[in-house]
Amino acid sequence: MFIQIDSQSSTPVFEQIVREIKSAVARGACRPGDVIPPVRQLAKQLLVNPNTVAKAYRDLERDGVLTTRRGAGVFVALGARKLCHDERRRDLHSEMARVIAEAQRAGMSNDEIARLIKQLLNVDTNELAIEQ
Amino acid sequence: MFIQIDSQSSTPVFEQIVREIKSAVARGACRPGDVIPPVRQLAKQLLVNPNTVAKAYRDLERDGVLTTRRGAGVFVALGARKLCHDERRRDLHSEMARVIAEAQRAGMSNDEIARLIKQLLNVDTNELAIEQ
Amino acid sequence: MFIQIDSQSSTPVFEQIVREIKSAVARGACRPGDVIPPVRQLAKQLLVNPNTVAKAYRDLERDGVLTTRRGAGVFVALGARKLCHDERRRDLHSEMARVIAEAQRAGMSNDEIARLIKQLLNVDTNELAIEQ
Amino acid sequence: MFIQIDSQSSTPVFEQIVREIKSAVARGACRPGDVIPPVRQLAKQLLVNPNTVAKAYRDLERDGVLTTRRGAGVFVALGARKLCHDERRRDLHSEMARVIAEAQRAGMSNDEIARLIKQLLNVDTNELAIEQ
DNA sequence: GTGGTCTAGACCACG
DNA sequence: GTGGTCTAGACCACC
Repeated sequence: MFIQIDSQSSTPVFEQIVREIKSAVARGACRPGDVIPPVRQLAKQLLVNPNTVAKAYRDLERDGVLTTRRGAGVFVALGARKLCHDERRRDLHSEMARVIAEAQRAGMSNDEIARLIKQLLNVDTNELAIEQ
Repeated sequence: MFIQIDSQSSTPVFEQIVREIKSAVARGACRPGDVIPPVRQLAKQLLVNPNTVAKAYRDLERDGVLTTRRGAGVFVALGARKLCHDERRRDLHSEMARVIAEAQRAGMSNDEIARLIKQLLNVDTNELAIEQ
Repeated sequence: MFIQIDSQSSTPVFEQIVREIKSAVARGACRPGDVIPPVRQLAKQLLVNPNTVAKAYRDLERDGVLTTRRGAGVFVALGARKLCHDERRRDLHSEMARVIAEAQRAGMSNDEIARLIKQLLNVDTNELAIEQ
Repeated sequence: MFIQIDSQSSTPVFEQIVREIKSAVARGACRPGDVIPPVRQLAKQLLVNPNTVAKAYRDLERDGVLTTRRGAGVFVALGARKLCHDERRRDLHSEMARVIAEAQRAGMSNDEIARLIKQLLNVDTNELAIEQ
């Protein structure tokens, strides 16, 4: 379970944890039925207050991503995979729409936007290639 | 000077004011040397406490967008246009890069991303066409 | 953290706090990573409204001297030492240049200025010697 | 009567006017008995509110630098030359002492300070030479 | 009239 | 507990 937290970011730590776990489930790094690290252990690992991790787990349970079995631990819920996958698609879609609308409002033509995106796609691909 | 504030939004009111004014300067609605509405007047107009507007103006002054002439009022600074314009470009660029990186991390291929973007561009164009 | 505030001074209290903290960082009394007293505590200590201290901290954060970790407190930023040190040198330099330019404009020869400075250096040294 | 005003400066405009006139009297550019430009004329020349100039003249009259003869205008007072000259010397002296004390408090040795001053004296001399 | 500073006190999110 | 935001209202300097 590799989770990256940026304590400087303006998005709350508990929200970062929620996102990271949802992302891990969405891409199959955590499968339904898998055990999730206990609150205290993850808190220690991330150098974060246990209450923060607990709040993240609570939110994830409310969203149906995790289930707690008393005495046994916290597990990835059964329908979680599809849930997270769909949610991420939805989020991506709306975020892209928002950014594009912003660019258009700022006066960029569709051609400019397309060109910029193409450029970014290549850059990112190269960076990924280097990382491999 | 038309400024829209959403008091329900989670982003602070004073930040919304900052953004709106930067946006107005970036698109040329306010030109360097122009007077900005006095703190109390804008506060009354937005149904907001004067201190909140003052905080926004203070931030804008620190960013070099506004300059205050004591007793006379607040004015758009000389280099403000370029400043705001560049900042907006930079923000747009980094936001796009972030969204694209997220999409790639989620397993979307470059082709899928490009197709989605093309689709969104058309949608937005049509919406704009309808609005006209 | 010893901070002296002169509530009679014409320079605003929050600016005095900013200066004092920058000075403490510059001379190494506060090191990067150190905790800064909480807003309310320092406010109580200085007999000042918490908002005033908060304003000072806000400015210091914008200047890169402090960083806030939500819910945890305020800390001296990593690059703060060099930042404050350099700024102080720069300020001193420009102030000296200004005073000397004024003296020359007032018709003092370089020799006169040099003699006066030498005299002042000795006076200050003696005063320091007495204090020890 | 050449007066330079910096409307951006943090020192009030009326104070800048006071200083400039005292400086002119101190260096003999205005001699006792000379007429000073009327409030409205100077205000127009400096692109400043007449009230601001009026306040400056009031302060200068209070300090014994100017005298108003009703219907005739404003004049440099008789003892003004010595007054301004002495005051400037006093100000220069105390400012130098303050700057030097600051430098010492910042940890600069007397040698360092002396070297820096020597350097600044040369720079300023050269700059003046270029301007001539 | 203008903005700047400060106080007092409230509410909220975060850890 | 921490800081962040906002309100209400006061006082001041400057123009």
